[in-house]
Amino acid sequence: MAVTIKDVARAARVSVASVSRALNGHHSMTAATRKRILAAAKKLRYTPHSAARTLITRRTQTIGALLPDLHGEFFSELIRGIDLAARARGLHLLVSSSHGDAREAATALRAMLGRVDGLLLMSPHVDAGFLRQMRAELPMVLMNSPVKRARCAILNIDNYGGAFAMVQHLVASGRRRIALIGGPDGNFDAVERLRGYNAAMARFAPAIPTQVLPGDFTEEGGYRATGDLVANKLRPQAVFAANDMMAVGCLHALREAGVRVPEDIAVTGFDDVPFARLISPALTTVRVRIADFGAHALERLATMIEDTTDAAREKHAQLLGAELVVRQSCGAKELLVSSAVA
Amino acid sequence: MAVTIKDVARAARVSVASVSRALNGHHSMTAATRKRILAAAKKLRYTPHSAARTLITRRTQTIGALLPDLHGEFFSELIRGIDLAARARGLHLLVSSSHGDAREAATALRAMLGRVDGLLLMSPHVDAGFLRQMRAELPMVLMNSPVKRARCAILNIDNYGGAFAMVQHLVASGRRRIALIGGPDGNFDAVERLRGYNAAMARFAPAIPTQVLPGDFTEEGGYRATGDLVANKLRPQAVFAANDMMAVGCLHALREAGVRVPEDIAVTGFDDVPFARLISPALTTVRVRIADFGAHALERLATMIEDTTDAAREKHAQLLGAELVVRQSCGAKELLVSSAVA
DNA sequence: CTGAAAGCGCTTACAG
DNA sequence: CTGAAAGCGCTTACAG
Repeated sequence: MAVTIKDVARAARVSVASVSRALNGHHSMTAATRKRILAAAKKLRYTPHSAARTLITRRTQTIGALLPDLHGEFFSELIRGIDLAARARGLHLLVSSSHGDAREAATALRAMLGRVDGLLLMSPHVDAGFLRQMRAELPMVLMNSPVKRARCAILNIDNYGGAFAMVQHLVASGRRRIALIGGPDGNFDAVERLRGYNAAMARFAPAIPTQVLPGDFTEEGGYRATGDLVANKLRPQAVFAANDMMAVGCLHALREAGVRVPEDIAVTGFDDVPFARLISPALTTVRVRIADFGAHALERLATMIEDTTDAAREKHAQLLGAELVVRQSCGAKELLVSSAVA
Repeated sequence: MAVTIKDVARAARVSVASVSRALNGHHSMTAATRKRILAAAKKLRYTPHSAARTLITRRTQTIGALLPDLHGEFFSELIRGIDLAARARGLHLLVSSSHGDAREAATALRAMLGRVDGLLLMSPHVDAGFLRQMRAELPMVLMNSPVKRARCAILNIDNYGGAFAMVQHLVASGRRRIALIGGPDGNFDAVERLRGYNAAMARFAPAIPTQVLPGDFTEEGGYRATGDLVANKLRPQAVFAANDMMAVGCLHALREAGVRVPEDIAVTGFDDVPFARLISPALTTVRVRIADFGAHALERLATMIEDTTDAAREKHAQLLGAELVVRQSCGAKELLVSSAVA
């Protein structure tokens, strides 16, 4: 990192201003000088000092991603998608993950200020109040956030549409009494999936009462909820677990109770985690294209950064599609249906 | 970001030099001035401009992580561990993942130069030649790398010890004819696991010939290898798949062939991916503490950055322990054994 | 087309 | 203990 723009200028016998212009592709210069400068830069293996450039251009060429403490596959896919899209645009990626509470998230966010040109924000702690307090002038994209009408863009997964499609599918394959094992209170994904379930039930099985069991997104929670179901002989024709882990717990409980899946009852999940197709019976579930989700969010942020005017009207919320993945656990023929496309 | 050190100086009626000293905790100043300065900074919500600071201190307070295209759980755990350790030290984390080839990795690395104080490098493309070409003066920690005697620190997972412990366990529980389904050619993890298998067989079952089947770390590969085994009636007492995915394929193939696990044959894996305990029979495997691996690597890098002299003698390779996780698929009683500790 | 100069926001010897 | 000044490496009006 010892070679600076001065060295290049000296080698090419021009001013540093000309070196800067040549390297940044300004056109007002003779082809000969430009060539000489570029050659000198190459020969000296010159790399501009990014801090110096940032200091004057006010651009870091870096975007920040503030992420919650996510479980495996989802998190890695998300970063992969973001990273791919960022690299394609020549942007760097500063990440910060696992924030237990709002204070930690705020600290992490503040630490990023000045180091990034924009922010991808995904955190259960990021709500309207949080954002108001931050009052950062930075372009931001909220991912999977419950916040409405924020001053920044929002990109959500279509949890509602995915759950809706699942219920529709179950009804179409002959199951009308469908119970839902819900997610944790206040969890945005859980709330949206519940909304989708309720809406689809009202639409496709209006005569049937809905049946919602409390859950918490853990295997144990799915096991417990199903145990209650079996004990009370409230046997629905299908159990829709709001995520795959709970569906696994549900399957265990049913096996112990001697209830056959899918003959006696259908079981479905949400997420399509890697093991969903490995367990038996293979799990019917809803898949989210997570890498696309990340890439999409980055594209949107990049657009906001580049074009302030365009960004202004981009501030409505967008949804990213989820698709039904039909396997053995629901007893229907396999097929794959998109719920929506962003 | 509009408020600068000048504004604080003006508000506190001192020079910018004094503001800088107060904020950086220099001691040569009266408590009164310091207090006045700190109060002014707080009131104005002053945050030092990191680029300006970097330009002069030559420190970015950021470390870079160059990672391969990893599968889910491993990658996310790794980043989680790195991020946690980095945050504890007030360091930022710049990540770049999924590099298909050596050229992409080189480009990514070069792009990070000047933006980071040190580098965590984990990539199948990072070999001795690659490093020589880079000749970066940056502190680096190679993670899970086959490179020997590099000028930088190396931190590896104890694949050898884990595989060794697995074979030892199988022999101890009465299985002597143990076949290994290997990983892809040239894969460092695979090579080390094979070494561990060979060494343990030589040690604990010296009279028994080793039996290594080609594999590729995919479920399909495990299925194929096991198919050959069954077709040729070369029935060992145990199959040790070099990763969990292949063990899953192996279990499928055995089920199809009507071979019972663990009664007729033991099956074990490596990695302890989340579904390992969910399939049936639950898989005996080797677990690696991935988050610790990441945190450890970061600590080591931070030490190198802070203390150049100490770093010099830290350059030997270190191993991070793997532990045996015994479940149903090997037919032994459950227990958990550490293979080694870093 | 090209250069001299100012300035981005900081830190740090150097004086006093 | 405190300040004036130089300088980190770049970019960009402003002249010519």
